[in-house]
Amino acid sequence: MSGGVEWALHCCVVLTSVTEPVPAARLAQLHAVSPSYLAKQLQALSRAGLVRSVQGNAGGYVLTRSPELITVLDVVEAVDGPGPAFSCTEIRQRGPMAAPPQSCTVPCAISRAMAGAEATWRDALRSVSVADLARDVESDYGSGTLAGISAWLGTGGR
Amino acid sequence: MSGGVEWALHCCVVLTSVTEPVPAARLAQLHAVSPSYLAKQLQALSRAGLVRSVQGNAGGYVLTRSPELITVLDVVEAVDGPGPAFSCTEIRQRGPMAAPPQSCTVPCAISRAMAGAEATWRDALRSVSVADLARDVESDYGSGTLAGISAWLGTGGR
DNA sequence: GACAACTCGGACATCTGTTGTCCGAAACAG
DNA sequence: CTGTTTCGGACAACAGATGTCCGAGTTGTC
Repeated sequence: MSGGVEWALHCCVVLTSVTEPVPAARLAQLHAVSPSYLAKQLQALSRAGLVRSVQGNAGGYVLTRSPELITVLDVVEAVDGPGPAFSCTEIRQRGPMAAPPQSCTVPCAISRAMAGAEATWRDALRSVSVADLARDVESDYGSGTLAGISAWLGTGGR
Repeated sequence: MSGGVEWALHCCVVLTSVTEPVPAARLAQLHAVSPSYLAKQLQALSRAGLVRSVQGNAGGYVLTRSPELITVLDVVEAVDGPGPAFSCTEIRQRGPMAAPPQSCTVPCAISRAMAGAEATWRDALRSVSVADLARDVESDYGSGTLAGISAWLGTGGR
């Protein structure tokens, strides 16, 4: 699992509380991470259509839709790629005791088990929205936390 | 996700049907994969205590316990490592707006969401045993499939 | 009891994917 | 129109996975 997923999720939560575009460099400052690498993750979010990038003098990133409509799975797939983590090599069709192709109309039992597990994983991530995360943050660190971060981002909290 | 997991699972299913030790080289022949690399995966299974290795002239690998008691999760953790795929970097405690340590007694919301999803994934893998996989194989390719493979392994099916 | 053959086990290269960095293209504000 | 600020994709460095090899140990045989 790519470590950039964590950064992207934190950025999405932060972007919940702002209405003005926020540059990638500012987000990197806030989290004390590499600005160049964070930019790459934000590009992935932009490509996936989760955030909208505006260029120019007062540019930056903004969420494209309501945080309620952005799931954690969306972010994970945008950054880590949509493909399943487990890929079946179909080794049942190889070797001296290979299964005949006409018997391989459905995925093999091992592939089914792994795919089923990944499906539950995806369902769990799909059931949590970025808005839920933001709500939990407020609950964990006190109401007004995100408002404070938003203020820091807007003003020159350098 | 390591691709060797697939190999290890296939080997465990095959080992279901044998009582004599099977060398790694023979298993590699059966699946038409690299013998040296498969040996590494089997070593991991041995280290985890899922299979027992016997050396010497008629040596090889055997399951240490009934296939009913070996879950898919056991194999995945043995080969891929037990650690969670997502590791929280605690970036909430970094940067100018860092959360105070006394507020960080519990994992952050993002970490909780990811951990919960992984927990469901693990539960799904834990609910499937190697015996279940063997049963599915018999159901998919006809009863007696594993017996045929066992015979090929035992006799010099070269 | 000694020998020989066969097996596993860990140490050694190679290679793809992630991590990290940089500069050019585009766009907004003045 | 120009300068500044921003994103976007192309370019290296590193790590883990992939693949390979030979030595230590054990078993069966003579």
